[in-house]
Amino acid sequence: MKARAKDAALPRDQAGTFHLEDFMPYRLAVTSARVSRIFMRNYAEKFGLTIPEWRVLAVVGRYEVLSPSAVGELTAMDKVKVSRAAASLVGRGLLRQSQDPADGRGRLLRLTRKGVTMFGHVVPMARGLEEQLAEGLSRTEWAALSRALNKLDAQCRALDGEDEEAAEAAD
Amino acid sequence: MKARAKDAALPRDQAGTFHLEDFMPYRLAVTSARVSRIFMRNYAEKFGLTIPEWRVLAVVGRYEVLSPSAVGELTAMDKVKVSRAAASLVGRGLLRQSQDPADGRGRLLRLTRKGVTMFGHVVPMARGLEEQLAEGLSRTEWAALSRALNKLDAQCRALDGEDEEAAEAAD
DNA sequence: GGCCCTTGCTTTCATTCAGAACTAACCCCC
DNA sequence: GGGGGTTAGTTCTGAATGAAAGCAAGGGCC
Repeated sequence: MKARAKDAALPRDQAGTFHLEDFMPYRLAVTSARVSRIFMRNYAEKFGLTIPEWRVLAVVGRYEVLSPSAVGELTAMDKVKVSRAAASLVGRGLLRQSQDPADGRGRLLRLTRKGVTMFGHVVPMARGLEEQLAEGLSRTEWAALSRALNKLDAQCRALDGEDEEAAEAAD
Repeated sequence: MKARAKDAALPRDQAGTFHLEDFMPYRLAVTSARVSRIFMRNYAEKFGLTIPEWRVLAVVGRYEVLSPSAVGELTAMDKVKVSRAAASLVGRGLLRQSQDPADGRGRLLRLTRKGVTMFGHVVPMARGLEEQLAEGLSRTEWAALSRALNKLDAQCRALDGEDEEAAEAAD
């Protein structure tokens, strides 16, 4: 696989100094996709779980009882995704969905026995994957990545906020 | 908690200490999605470019002439995505696609005048967005993020490699 | 109580996407 | 110079996605 056109041309002067491979949004997207891909191969595929399903399982497993909206907040998924993932899990006997006695609109999600078992199997494997990933970095670097992601995330939320204000002002 | 302790292969309290919000694959996915979202609002929406289109524009703008496969390597997109993005850009008069005289199968992509203009507009705005993102982090933290992503990416590729070998061995 | 607006969730629909099949052209080797 | 196998790109198909509509049920307000 030799690069022909690729190395034949030299960068354009001004704007040409832009390097996609150093562009943070691009790098985040690529690495995140790669990680997700590996995750999917190890879990999704092995246990028949999609990522949204795994997320629902993870938080319901942790909190025992949750409303779909709470799941949405905890997993950063919109309600449509939660609804679909929950329906699928219910269909496979991993999740039980009941009416919220305190609110006729609300639902309550909890794991079935089978779901608890699945949870018990999947969590250690998730930890294992994380360890495998962490092997490529020193402890310090891993911690730095964690902190940097926090800050970047916070910055995104701040920028989102500004955008919304701007949108409101435009109305 | 009325479940018989026996049927849970792994006790729930142990697995229950799993916090999705600290799980690196999850955090990467969330932050990456947030960044992409902002990027889309600023560029895609403003210039009518999707992210694949922007990537193609970015690398063709940089190298002047590229084959679709080279674009694929440079942008980490599969050939299907490249093909669609290129078709769309051609349709809007931003990109020109011609036969590679040296290889009848190959195509050559280059920007039209209009495409160059678009490139010139979009690159500075991309830089601006990156600066906005970087404002939330110190210079050191940003650099650490960059290094950590590199290593994580490398680790992913290493793990991918292992998987492939395992798959081959299984055949 | 009855009206209306809001909330919680599901369903629908139109788009996007990844993987597999397909076409065309090249290369190697006989 | 004509198969057999490979490579470059495009097209097709089934699944995933997100936005918006739909559907109940709650909570003021008169």
